[in-house]
Amino acid sequence: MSPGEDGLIGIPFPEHSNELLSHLNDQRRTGLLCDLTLTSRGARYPTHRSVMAAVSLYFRRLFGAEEGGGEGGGGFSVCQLDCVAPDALDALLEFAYTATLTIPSSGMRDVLRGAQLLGIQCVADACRDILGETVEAEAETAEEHRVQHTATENMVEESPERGSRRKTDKKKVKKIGSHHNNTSVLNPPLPASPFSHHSPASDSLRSLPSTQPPSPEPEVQHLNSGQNGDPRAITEPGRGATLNGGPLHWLQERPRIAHPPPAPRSNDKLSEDDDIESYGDETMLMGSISIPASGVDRGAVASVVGPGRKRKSQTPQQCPVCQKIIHGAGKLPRHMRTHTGEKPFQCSACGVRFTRNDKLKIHMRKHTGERPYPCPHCPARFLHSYDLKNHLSLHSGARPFECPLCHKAFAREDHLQRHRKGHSCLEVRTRRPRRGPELGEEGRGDGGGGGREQPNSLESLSLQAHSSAFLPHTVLDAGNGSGAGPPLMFAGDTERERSLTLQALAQLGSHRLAGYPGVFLRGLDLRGGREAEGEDPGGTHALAARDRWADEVEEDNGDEEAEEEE
DNA sequence: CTGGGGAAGGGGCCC
DNA sequence: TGGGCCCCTTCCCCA
Repeated sequence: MSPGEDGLIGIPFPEHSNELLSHLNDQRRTGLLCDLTLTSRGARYPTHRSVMAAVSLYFRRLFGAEEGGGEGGGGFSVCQLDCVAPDALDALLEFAYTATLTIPSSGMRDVLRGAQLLGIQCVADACRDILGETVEAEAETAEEHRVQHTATENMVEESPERGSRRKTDKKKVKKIGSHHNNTSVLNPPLPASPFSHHSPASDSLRSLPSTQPPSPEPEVQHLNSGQNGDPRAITEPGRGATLNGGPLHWLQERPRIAHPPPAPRSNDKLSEDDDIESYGDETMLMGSISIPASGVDRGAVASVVGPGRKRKSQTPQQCPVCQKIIHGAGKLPRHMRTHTGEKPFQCSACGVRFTRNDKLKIHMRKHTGERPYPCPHCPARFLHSYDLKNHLSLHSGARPFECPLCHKAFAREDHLQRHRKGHSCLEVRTRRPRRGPELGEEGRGDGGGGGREQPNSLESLSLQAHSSAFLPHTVLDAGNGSGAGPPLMFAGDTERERSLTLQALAQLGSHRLAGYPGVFLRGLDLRGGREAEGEDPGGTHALAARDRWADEVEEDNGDEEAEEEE
């Protein structure tokens, strides 16, 4: 009974999104559940606020502002959009509900203007791309040289999408439902509210587009400046979508729910191209929102997510979602599946799906009975090499991972970490001193007869080290005052002082205890525990674990200091 | 709380 | 250059 068999199984329904849209479109056509009516020069278009908010940054922000204003966002609204030509508005609505933009070429500019006004960036891009073949060509010939020499910095900000969009969006025109370069979507100003109904939000946004027809160019200019002004803002997943622009909102919600594999696949290979294609929309979206501020990161992202751009096999590559640096050629698609939840590799025997082919391969061993890792000391066989490794530690009795605090040893590092994260370690610490200064562990006999009078014995030093890790400097300095060198915790080394100090220890939370890396490490150096005795097959491991721990302590300390500075 | 099994995810190496 | 394979770490779950 493996978790994979009884755990959650993601069953994709590739047609769901299409069906959902189709039903919504039916509702729109029949007026069912429509809570928003768009008007343009007398024409009326019933629609749904949620759909418009999903597809249009303009409405998303507008409704977000309304709800933020306390109105709750409910009720029926009429939105006057005289600045958008009826045909263009109709086309945009059709797009919103069908993911397909159907427009005559003569109406392209109207649609472009409407898309820009409403913040439907993918449509705007597609229209601009089509129109731009002629328009931009003229502009580019005039400014080509100047751009090359003077706009380097700006191009760095924009080029990941812009530079490659030319050739790739030709393909994407058919996939217009996909998201896009949102270079001009980022941090746009909330459009003037065209709402005819009265609301607190609309009060502050009263100027109607119909009375102030927007000029797409100034709008874009403004938006671009917004992006350049603070590109980092959009890289922080925790920020509010309203603040950072809509695509982030989509990004955060779509991967888990709306990206089934293009077609049901079973045990098929997932090539890099498959990955890129299958992530197509998201990849573009991810790329569009995740332009890091640093030049290095920009380069990494540009190599990864430029829409349609053949990804340069640069390693490391930065994940546009979590910003994590992924090392290794071809590893980014693999990593991306951790965000999308896509599991293209399905077990033909039990149907369990996996994100990776190699995991499926290992899984198949359960069905074939193959256990390629036999224990040389017993009949046990294992599925994984690391299982055998763990198992061998049982035979050898080796417990190379020792808690530096309580000296409890573990065969596995993760068990040590679990031990550290729990409270058991602290409890052991608090109990130990009660056993008296000799503190000789079972069978140690190191204390002999003179443990009590020999504060420099191994155990005594160990206790000092143990305790010194968790004591505030004031307590430590009470011993020697200077704080230089290994701290002498207990100036008089009396039983009472130990007890009091360790009682204080017990009252410190673990996060507080981590704030004294210096003395902690010095304490470790004094440690004379099991590591110094007998076999230590994992001595290097223990040291490595200690180093890692030290790093963590330092990090914790940094956090602590940061908090205190606040 | 600990020991053990298993899965997920990342990185290295090789082809 | 990318995929396959392997190893490793970390986490979760169960007994």
